[in-house]
Amino acid sequence: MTQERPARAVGVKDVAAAAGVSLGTVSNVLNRPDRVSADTLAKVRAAMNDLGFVRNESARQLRAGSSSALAYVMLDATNPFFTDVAQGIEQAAERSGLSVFICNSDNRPERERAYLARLLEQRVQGILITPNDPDDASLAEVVARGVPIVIVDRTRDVDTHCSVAVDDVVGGELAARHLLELGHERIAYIGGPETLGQVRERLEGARQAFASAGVPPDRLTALVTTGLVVAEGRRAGELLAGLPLARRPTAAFCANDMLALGLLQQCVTLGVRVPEDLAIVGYDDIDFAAAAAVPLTSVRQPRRQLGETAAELLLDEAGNPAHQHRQVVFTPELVVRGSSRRPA
Amino acid sequence: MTQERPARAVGVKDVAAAAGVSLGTVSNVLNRPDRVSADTLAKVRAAMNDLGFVRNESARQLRAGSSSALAYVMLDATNPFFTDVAQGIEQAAERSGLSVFICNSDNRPERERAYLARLLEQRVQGILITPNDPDDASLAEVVARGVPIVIVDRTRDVDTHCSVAVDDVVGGELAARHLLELGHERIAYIGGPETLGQVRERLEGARQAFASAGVPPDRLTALVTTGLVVAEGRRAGELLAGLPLARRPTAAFCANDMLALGLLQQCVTLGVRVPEDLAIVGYDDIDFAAAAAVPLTSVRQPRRQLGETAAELLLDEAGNPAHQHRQVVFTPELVVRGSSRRPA
DNA sequence: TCCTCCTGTTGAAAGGTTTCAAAAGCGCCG
DNA sequence: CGGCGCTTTTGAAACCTTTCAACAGGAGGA
Repeated sequence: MTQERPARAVGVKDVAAAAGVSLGTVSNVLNRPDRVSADTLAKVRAAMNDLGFVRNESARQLRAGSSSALAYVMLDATNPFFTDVAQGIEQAAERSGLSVFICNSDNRPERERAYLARLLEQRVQGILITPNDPDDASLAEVVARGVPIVIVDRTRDVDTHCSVAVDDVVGGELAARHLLELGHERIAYIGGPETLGQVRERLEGARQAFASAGVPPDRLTALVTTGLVVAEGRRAGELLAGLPLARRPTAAFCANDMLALGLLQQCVTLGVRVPEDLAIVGYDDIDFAAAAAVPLTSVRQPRRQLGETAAELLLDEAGNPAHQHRQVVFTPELVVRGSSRRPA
Repeated sequence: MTQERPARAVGVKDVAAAAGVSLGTVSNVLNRPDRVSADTLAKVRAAMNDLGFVRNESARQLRAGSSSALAYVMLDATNPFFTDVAQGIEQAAERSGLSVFICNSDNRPERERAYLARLLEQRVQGILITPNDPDDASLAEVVARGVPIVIVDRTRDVDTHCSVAVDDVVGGELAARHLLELGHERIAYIGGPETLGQVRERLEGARQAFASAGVPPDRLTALVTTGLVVAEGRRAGELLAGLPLARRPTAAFCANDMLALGLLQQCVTLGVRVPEDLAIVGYDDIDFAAAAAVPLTSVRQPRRQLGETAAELLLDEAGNPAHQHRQVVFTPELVVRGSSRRPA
């Protein structure tokens, strides 16, 4: 029912004129419809429809100050783990009537910084982020500018912001203990770069499992990759397959499922049998892990809940003056599947 | 180096005062730095840093009219196909200095409409969308409001907007012909709901392959699912496995890889051998297809290029007054892997 | 020396909405 | 019938930036 087209940009002013009321009343219809009489409400709404009025969000925001949007800057959009986290965030935000800008830093710190700058200009209510480096100065600067931030999937013992994470040390321990209990003696840890907290902590957990099982730490070999992606997993597979059998690890623990899937794929290609020749444990338990060449044993994290909790913390910080910063840590869980069944 | 904190909201005015220049000059520093003398430039930039000035995007947009952002409303963020398309879009947008709002309609028309409304309020430069239903009236309304729109991954013979798609009929034909050539006689087509253009067209292609091979069309059974997700693939697997062997299809062509992966997974679970008992062909060739239980034969679409082209068309429409609407159609390609190798 | 041209800079106006104090309208009680 | 309290409506100010016509000042040409 939108007839008027020629006159570019219909504003509240035009609506007010058409409905025969004042600017303020139109604004009330938009923002506090309960304070407007039924008659006027109908009249104004009709005028809006006729004219094809669309509220100008920039002007609203400029005057009102607030933006009714928050943002999630994710690390890697191709990793289903993060898209699941994003879904959790969206769900929580939707409940509060906020929209979410999804940004993908694609593992590049400069893109991350560019997005943060843009989001500040945008005056978002707050920012959820899985940062490349949680110690980066640009994060502190955001907080200093008064925009709440919540770190997703990393912990830091600071009191300038909240964080939500899963205990990676426990996760690493779970995975390594599982492999040790299966009787594996030489285990490879595959992950990198070492600058990533996840990578370090999961390794640390694995080391602890070795220690408490009384296995010499040098039985755990760390294989450093340049990223947590499928291609790097394949590369690791090539490398492992090339080792003489006597020195080749009998099991691999990968820092995430993307790596594990790549490794698995390469093993299948090169004729390395899984789990007979090489047991594999991944991390994240993404949906594709269960559908893999050999269903993947993995460490499951509560992905959606991670996102939901993060969003709730942010909303609390934005709305509740008595807000206290919290570091929420979830506990991961081992899901055993075919890729690490006991060799017959 | 941001010392000033107490005084909420530093504006151009404050910067101008601190630098001892006028408002207009500060604005020039921001928008046309080449017209400002080096001295002044340095002075103003220093003041900005000192004061921790962040340009207010709402005000900029309000005055300037344009928004320097476009949006992609995607159908399903958990499907890697769409995240790859999104990456292509981001790449093209980045080249033009625009940012992209990624929105996920999650297959729900009402969410799609809500996002469209919000994006109109946001005055984005244009909208890229993979719609639930390309004929939905809300799309036409967006166009009527003067916001350019590009349909991604669907075609329509209309001249109100551009579209970018891959020829689904050809894709379906490729897949079915491949299976027929392998000697399969009874083939199941798995996909749904039928309201999706992709689902219908890929089936249509399969039918054409049957026709040109002279195989009776009733050898092709369509199995309708409620969505293109992994869980539905599993359900289909259960169903197929339950059929008496004499009536069970020897091959399945799935409308996308998510379905195919679910189907494959269920087959493995239920002891149906792939490809011996059931050959499987998927669609999209997502990265995980190659890493599946049995590497998946799939129809590959140029995902990133799809996104890039779509973004370019949109930018052309937004910037070029001589713009002509175009319907770009790419041709898909069959990638043969283990899930459909000839039974020995 | 005067005038023109060019580069840099200025300041007021504009953009569409929300806010808020104040006015108007209305029913009801005394 | 006057006055009070309540609901509803009003209109001007404010939000922060960009734009643009006009202006200042200096270099160069006549």
